[in-house]
Amino acid sequence: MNIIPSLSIDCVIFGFHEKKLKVLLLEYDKEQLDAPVKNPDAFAPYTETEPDGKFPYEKPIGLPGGHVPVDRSINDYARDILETATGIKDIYLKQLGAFGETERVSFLRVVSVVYYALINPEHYSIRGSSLLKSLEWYDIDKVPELIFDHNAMIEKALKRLREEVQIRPVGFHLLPEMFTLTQLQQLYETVLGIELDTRNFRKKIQKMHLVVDTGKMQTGVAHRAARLFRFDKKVYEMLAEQSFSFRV
Amino acid sequence: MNIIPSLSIDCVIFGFHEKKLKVLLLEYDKEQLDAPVKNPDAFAPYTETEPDGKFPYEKPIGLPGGHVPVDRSINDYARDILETATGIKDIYLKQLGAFGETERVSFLRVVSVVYYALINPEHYSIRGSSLLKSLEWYDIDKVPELIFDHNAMIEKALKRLREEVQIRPVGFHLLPEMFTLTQLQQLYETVLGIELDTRNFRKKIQKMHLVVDTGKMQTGVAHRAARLFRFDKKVYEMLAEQSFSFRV
DNA sequence: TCAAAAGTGTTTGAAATACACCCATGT
DNA sequence: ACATGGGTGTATTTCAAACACTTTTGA
Repeated sequence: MNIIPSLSIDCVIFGFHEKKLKVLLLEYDKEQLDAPVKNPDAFAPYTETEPDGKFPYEKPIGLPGGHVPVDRSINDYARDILETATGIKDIYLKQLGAFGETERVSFLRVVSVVYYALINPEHYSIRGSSLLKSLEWYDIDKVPELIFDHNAMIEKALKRLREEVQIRPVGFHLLPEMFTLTQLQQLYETVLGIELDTRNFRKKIQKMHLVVDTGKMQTGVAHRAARLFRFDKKVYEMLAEQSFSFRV
Repeated sequence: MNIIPSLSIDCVIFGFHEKKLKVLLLEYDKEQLDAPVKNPDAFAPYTETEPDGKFPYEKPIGLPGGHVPVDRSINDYARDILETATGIKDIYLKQLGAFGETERVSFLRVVSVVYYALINPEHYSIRGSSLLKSLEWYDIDKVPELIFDHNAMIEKALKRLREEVQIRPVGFHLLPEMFTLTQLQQLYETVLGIELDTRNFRKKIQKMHLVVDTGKMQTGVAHRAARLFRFDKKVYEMLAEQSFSFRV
């Protein structure tokens, strides 16, 4: 199976844990660089090398990504990468855009189509498939210098997430199945970088009919247990399509 | 100069004229299909052919586009296409996203990065550079069947424009230098497909300080002449960066 | 009993909506 | 003089913002 040499996919995978927005990064190593040659059907991280065969980074950390096989659509392949990196399916995934500066990869002309994904912290401890051992969550504001233009990709994805979260109720994808209203509020506070008034926030959320009380309560916390909510899939799907104002 | 065979650019160019949203389309013809071979530095419309060298459409109408030269960034090349198609510079241009279904072009695997542009109807009658004779404005709701997945591209661009227009004050790019408030209102009514109350619309617009009275008046109209406004570049630039709510 | 977070209502000001008539211009 | 769109204000309702104390739980 062949890949398209001038086209790659990268995925910005967001998570939310302990009031922090996180991004999943991969430390590439020399063995992995040969992977697509040995196992062309497998997930293929960046494989371009300098003419002398060396990878031009000391400690190459970057977004999970790979070159697009000729027989995979870019959307499908982005999902493949995501599944390989996280080991889970049914992830919220959206295209961010194409990055195509001529020198973005120093030794090869390659355009990268970037996706961003929102994942649920129930899967926080996943470590990806066996192919990818060195996956790690990084605080969004502690991302190190990455390969190529991956820092710019994350910045743009974050900017988009901030916009998206105000237009569509996508924030829920970053929360577990059942969550407290405080968690939801903290999510918005973190993503938007603002503080919200608890009472006003709750009023607004309740009025949207987007969350329903599960009847269950938090357990094992050293303070009053909070109600657990889940979001209403039907209302969500209605609201998710038609862009709507989600000003919190 | 070489092109990247698996990567093309297409531009959805929007215009606004007589209360109608328009899109600029190109009828490709057999001679143009050879153009990049004869003149590789020139604007290169679609050049893929079936194995027998024929183009698989009877009357191939589509978006202006071309294959990316290896030494041009995708953003720069989108701008090249736009300038070739319209003959004007300084156009509002934004990336929409990449289209990458495996079969989107039946005879070749090619991923297209799509841009959308908003142009000012003062340039409405431009007919592009001499290379492109058969450019034509189409009503957005009278677009014929186009080559490849270009209809889907236009649909997606329109959806994005509708969102954009509510978040950023981009609508102004579709108006001439000086415009009446009625024109501005009609623009929003057309793009969003809704009716707006004149008095409320004017109140809201004025309060944004985005338009300033030029002191000039309409002439030659068979009714009371309207004031002409232009939009305030400084305020515009402030508002354009930070996404803001532009609910009209 | 203390610490830590959950949970809850009311008041005030701002913005959104609904709505109808006179004005200026060209034909 | 008439047809066509330009231009304006007020009253009502809805939404956003500000703000403080009591409750529950585990340690």
